[in-house]
Amino acid sequence: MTSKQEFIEKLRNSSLRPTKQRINICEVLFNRDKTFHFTINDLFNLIKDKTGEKVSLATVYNTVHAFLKKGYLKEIPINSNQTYFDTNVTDHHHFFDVNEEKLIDIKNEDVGPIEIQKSIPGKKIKSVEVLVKLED
Amino acid sequence: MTSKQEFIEKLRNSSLRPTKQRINICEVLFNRDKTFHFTINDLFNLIKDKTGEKVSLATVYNTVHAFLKKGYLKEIPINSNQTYFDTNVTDHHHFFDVNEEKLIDIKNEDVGPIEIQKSIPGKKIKSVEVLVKLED
DNA sequence: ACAAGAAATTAGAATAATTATAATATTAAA
DNA sequence: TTTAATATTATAATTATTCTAATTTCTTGT
Ligand SMILES: [Mn+2]
Ligand SMILES: [Mn+2]
Ligand SMILES: [Zn+2]
Ligand SMILES: [Zn+2]
Repeated sequence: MTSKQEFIEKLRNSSLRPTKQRINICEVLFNRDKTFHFTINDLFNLIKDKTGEKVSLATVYNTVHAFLKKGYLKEIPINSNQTYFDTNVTDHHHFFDVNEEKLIDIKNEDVGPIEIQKSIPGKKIKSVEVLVKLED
Repeated sequence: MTSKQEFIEKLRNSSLRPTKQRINICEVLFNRDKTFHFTINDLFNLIKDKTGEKVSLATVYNTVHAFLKKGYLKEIPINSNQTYFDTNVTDHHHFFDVNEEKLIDIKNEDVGPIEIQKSIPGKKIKSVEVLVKLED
């Protein structure tokens, strides 16, 4: 349970102006116990449902991208018609249920260490992600 | 170096009619030594370049999807504006160079075994893919 | 070889996610 | 309070992909 004030401070500290819209988006995204996987459309609808206030689709896109750049969200690579985002920005892995189109976290301790015995000269590793596709 | 005749037989055996367009697409996709990672647009342009014959974009989409369903191609999950496909349909992993927007195979022997110590009731594992993002 | 039916190709339209635009409103700082 | 910077918004533009429906090609049986 994070307070509105904390969101305002977090936004200010990130040089993002704490607008009503951004605070509402923070409430929906970060005021929860578990990690949250979502599409822009999911988020757009939840804002109306949970806060009762409408935020324009453009602002949802803008804010999600701003939060991505600040490192408060991350993008999950899956092939879907919509892009998936994650409030869990730590290095972790996923199940993707292809029937339900839902992402599920796999905790790091549930995956053995991943050893990559190959490297590309002049390039460094940015991230290592495992995606486990599930079906019925 | 695979011959045209072999492509024709392969198509017939898959109950896909060996049209001129499909054979050309086969030449571009499968007549190579190394694995080939591509987008629809890459392929569309290569067909013209390599065979001198034009194939409609709709047919490129249709054929890639047909080959996907037959298991001659696979889709690689990365977040990009375009979908990536792979002629290497074996279970394997990838580097994705985010600067050059290029996929590079990681051979299975270059990745230690991936142990997933979690399961979801009623769901079975369809695939396990590692994506290693690279940057300069 | 020919006819008939099935399947494939094609141009172009439709769809839908995302991004761009530019006018208006809000926020921060002086 | 004034002012400038920033944010929001409706709407238009862009673009990857899918759909449509007409035409063409392929296969099979005669
Ligand atoms: Mn898309
Ligand atoms: Mn995508
Ligand atoms: Zn996650
Ligand atoms: Zn590959």
